Amino acid sequence: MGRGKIEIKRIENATNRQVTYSKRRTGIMKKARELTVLCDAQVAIIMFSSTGKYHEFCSPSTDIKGIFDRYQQAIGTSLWIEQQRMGEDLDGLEFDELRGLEQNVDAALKEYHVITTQTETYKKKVKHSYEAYKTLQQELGLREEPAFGFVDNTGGGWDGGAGAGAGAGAAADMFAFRVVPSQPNLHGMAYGGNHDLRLG
Amino acid sequence: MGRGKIEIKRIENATNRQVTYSKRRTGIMKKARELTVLCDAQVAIIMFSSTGKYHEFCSPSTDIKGIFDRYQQAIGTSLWIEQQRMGEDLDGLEFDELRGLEQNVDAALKEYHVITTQTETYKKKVKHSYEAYKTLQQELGLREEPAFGFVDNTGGGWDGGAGAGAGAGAAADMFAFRVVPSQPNLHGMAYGGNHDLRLG
DNA sequence: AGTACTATTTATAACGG
DNA sequence: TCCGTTATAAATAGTAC
Repeated sequence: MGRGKIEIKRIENATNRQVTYSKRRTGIMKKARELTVLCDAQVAIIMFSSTGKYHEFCSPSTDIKGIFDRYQQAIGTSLWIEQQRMGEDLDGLEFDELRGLEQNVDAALKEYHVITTQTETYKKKVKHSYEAYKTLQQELGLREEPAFGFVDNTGGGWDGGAGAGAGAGAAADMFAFRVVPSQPNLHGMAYGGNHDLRLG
Repeated sequence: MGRGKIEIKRIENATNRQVTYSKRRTGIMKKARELTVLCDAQVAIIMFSSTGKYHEFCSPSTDIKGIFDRYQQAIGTSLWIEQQRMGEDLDGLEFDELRGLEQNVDAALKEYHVITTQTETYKKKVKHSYEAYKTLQQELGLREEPAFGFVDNTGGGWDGGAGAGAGAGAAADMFAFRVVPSQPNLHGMAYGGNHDLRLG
C-alpha cells in the first residue's frame, strides 16, 4: 500500500519508524472504530511506541479497564474449569485456601474502595477539566470524531477516554493503579497512618 | 475495499455481521503484528464479538496483562501527580490512609502469591500441553506465523499467548482472575479454610 | 510532529461453494 | 460457518511542506 512494497521487518531509521508508527496507528484505530460500529463488537487497544508513548482505543460505553475485566473473566472461567479438572488429582486443600484468601482480598478491596471515594471527588474534577479542554480543542478544528476513547499521552495529562462512565469505573482504575507494585512515586514518602486490616 | 462501498453503521443481518467481524478482525490483527515488527512497538488488543467470543493480540515478549500493567502505570503516574497537586488543598490524611492500605494489600498479594505457587505447577502443565498442540497444528499446514499471541477461545481452551514468560506473569494473571468480583464458578462451592490475614 | 499528494499495494464486500 | 475468487475501495510508502 504505497509507492513501493516493504518488507515486514524493523525499520532501522528512527524517524521513518516514528512516521510509519503514526500513520499505521491511525489506520488501526480507524479500523477498530469501524469494527465496533459495523459488527457491534467491543474492542480495546493499547499501544506503546518504541519511544514509550502510549495510545489507546476503546469501544464506546465502556473503558479499557472494563474490557480488560471482561477478558480476565473470560480467561479466568476457562482457567478455573481446567483447575477443577486437575483438582481431581489433588486433595483440594490449596483451592480451599485460595477461596479463603479471595474472600479476604475482596473485603480489603471493599474497604479500600470506601476510603478512595473521598479522593475520587477531586479526581473527577481533574478529569472534567481535561475533558472540557479536549472538547474545546476538538471544536477548534480537529476532524476526529468524538465519542471514542482515543488517548494521547503527549498532552501530559489525564485519560481522555470519552466513553468512560465516571463513577465506579474511575474508582476501579484508581485501585488498579494502586495495586501495581513498586509505584515509583510512593518511594521516599512518609507513612503515618495505622490501618490494621483484620478481615474474615 | 470491496465490490461496493459500505456505510459505517451496524450490519443488521447477523450472518453478514459475523462474516465481516471475522474478516476485519483478521485484518486488524495482521496490521497490529506488522506494527509491532516495523515500528518496534508494544500492542495489546482485546476483542469481543457481538456473540461474546473473544480474541486477542499481543506483541511478543510480553502478554496482555503486562501491557495492561504498563498502561495502568503510565496512567497512574500522571494520576498520582495530579493528586499530589490537589493534595496541597487537603490535610493529606486520606493519602496517608491510602498508603497504609496499599501496604496491607501488597502484603496480602505476596502471601496470596505464595499459596498460588503450588497451583501454578499444574496450570503450567495445561499451558504447555496447549502450546505443544498449537505448535503441532501450525506444523500441519497453517501459514500464520508463530511467535505471536493470537488467541481464539473457540478452541475452548487455554490462553495461547506464546510470548508470555510463565512464572511471575502467570501468577499475576491468577491473582487478577481471582480478584474479579462475582466469579461465577465460585458460587455454590463450600469454603472450609480459615486464613486470617493480619498484616502490617 | 503533523499534513498533503499520489502511485501502489492491501484489505475486503459480494458472491459461490 | 469457514474458504476461495475478484472487482473495488482504502491504506499507505515515499516525498515534500
